[in-house]
Amino acid sequence: MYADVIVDISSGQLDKTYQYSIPERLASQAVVGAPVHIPFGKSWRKGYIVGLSEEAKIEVSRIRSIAAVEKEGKVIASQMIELAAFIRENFGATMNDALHTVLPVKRAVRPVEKKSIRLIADDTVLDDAISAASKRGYAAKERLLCELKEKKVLSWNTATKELNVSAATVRTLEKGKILEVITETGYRDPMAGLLKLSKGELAVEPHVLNEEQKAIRDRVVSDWSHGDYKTYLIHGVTGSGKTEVYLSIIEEVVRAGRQVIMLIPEIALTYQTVLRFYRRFGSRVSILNSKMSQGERYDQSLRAERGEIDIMIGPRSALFTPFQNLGLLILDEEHEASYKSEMPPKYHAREVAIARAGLCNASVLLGSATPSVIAYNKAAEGEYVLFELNRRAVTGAKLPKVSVVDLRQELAFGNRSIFSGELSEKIRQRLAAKEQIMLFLNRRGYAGFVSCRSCGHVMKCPHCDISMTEHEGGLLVCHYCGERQKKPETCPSCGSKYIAAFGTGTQKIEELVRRSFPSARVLRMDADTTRKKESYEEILSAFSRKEADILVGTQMIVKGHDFPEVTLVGILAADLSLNAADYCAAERTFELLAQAAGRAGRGGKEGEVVIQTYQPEHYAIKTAAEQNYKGFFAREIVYRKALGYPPIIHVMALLILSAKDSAADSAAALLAAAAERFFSDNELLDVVMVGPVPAALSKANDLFRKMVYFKHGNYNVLVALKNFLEGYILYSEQFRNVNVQFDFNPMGGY
DNA sequence: AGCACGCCGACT
DNA sequence: GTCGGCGTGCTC
Repeated sequence: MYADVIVDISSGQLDKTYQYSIPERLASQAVVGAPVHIPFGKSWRKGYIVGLSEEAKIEVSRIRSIAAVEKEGKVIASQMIELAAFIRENFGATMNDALHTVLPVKRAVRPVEKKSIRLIADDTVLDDAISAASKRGYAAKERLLCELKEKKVLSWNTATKELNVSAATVRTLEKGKILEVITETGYRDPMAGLLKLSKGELAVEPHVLNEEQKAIRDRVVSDWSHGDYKTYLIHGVTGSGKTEVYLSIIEEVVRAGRQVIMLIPEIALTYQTVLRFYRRFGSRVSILNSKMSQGERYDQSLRAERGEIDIMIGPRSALFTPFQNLGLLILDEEHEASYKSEMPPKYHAREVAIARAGLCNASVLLGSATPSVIAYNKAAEGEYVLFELNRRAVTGAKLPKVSVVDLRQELAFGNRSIFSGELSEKIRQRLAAKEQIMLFLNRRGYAGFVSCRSCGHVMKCPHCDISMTEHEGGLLVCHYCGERQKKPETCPSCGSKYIAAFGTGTQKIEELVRRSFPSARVLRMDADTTRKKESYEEILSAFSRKEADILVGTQMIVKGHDFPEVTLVGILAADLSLNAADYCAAERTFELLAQAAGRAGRGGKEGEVVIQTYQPEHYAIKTAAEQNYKGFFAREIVYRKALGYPPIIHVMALLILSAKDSAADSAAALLAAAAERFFSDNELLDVVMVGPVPAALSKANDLFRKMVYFKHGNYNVLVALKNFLEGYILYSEQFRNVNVQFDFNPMGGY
């Protein structure tokens, strides 16, 4: 018997299987998915068994044998290996990278130990010991014994920290058979931190579905229980109660003994969301997120594998939770860009979720108030089942009233401030009425770029071809690589002292709000104020407890949060995202505006939204103001069709990275030429190639970036081209110091 | 000649 | 990823 092994080295040249013989003693452990220890060349390596075969593919004498099956490593379920192969094929990566993506955690971590001390001696022995200790002046011993007499059991921490007793003292008493030390291994519990905030909030809320919601649940559950596993898209206006629908469907799936993965954008994984699930499903729910330690993550996947939990909530990576009997996958806020991986393999969680569902007979539920154009188009074409939720779930809650302010006119009237007359007036009204306000600006930092008014020099990051953003205290920050420097007093190029920042960021808005509305209590939420593990929670819960009147923030404040007291949402500059140079700009703008607007009036009180823009006539802004998704989709799909963009035409982007500009250029040119040859050899004359061109961000982290784009209506043609180019890169010598990454249907610009 | 260094290729 | 082989070029 031979094992096909992928060596754990992420290099294109090693992206193939190697055959190893399986020694008799390892026959039972050497299963598909097992991590193995193997001799490779002159060194020892880790690898994964991805297949087994009877016959040798090379000379038998050259085959070496597996030294050991790694005890600590986890066997990757063979389904997960299939999923890795799917990712490798459809999104472009080495098999090793794909395996690392589906792997639950990299390595086993020592389980947490909870030590406690228990009294075992009876009262007479104990009293003797206490008086003996007291007589000899053993203060620590006496403290511990007295405490034990009262409590019988103490946690290790109270004993050693609070009572200040050393481990040596405890050990003597243990030897004297007065007490025993108990060691329990437990799990790290990521819910504990969140839930201790929630005293008294665990009351079960009534969950009644309205007619629209019930119809969806009944259809999905009925299909599901008949073994008809499909993909569904729920398009529900903001506040229409999609989560309640998910919960009711999850209940049925869990009742049938199967498990559920619920994906959410990282940003929406809040205490509120978790609490809602916890109320319904108790400790059978767990969460994963990027701020958890490796140990916490390992424990959660272990619990999932052992069937100790039914529901896993988390961002993209939770997709790979090793449930044994997965029955349902949910992608909430399906349109979110965070479902697309930014690192190779640049996979989309929607497609991988559907692939995983196919492997284990599960249904997929996609939900959004503003579905991605790709998903909505698939639903319109019948590939997904489409549901619509048109009403807000809270009785009396209506969609907000939206007004669009033309900033060009404000300027004409001499208002040069960031707040239009209408917005200032409404802020004042809401403050007077003691209601809450959210102000949204899609740019963090204090100001925008910094440039010299005399020579035009722009302060750029030394590692990236991007202008630096001014932050508080005259600090310049590169939002790409995080480089920081002090803002210069004079222009480094011409020496002029007229160097200043243009534009406005959230930090400056916060300052301006405080100045214009001195009575208001203001909170700010952006990447700069949410660095710490718990800071999202702190800001959001402070706001929901009404400890502030105004929340200023970047896009992270508009995503999925539910603040019933917010009655005014101000979008300060709707154009910022509209002018990005990629085909998703209008879609992203619509999304942001519609989602931001959706934050207003979620409780009983009516909400209002003010959108400030320089392009009030743009269809993305107009339809967002009307909360008219279908109107937007109808316009956008025409544009995509006319210009040949997804979902009508598929795009494969090649990102070529190198420390040397010339090496990147020549590699890009070679790839373009190779692709042309591939087209003519295969009579594929309808593939459109754009480039090579320098990327919009032409240098980042000291690497030069070039792009080549390919467009075709058939995804598989692009996959075939990818496979060809992967082979070409491998065999051509010009790619030694060049990194080539594939990205199918990219969601943003480069 | 002897050695340091860098590039290349092989690894089952 | 890592090691050894081999060619280049510098030094004694």
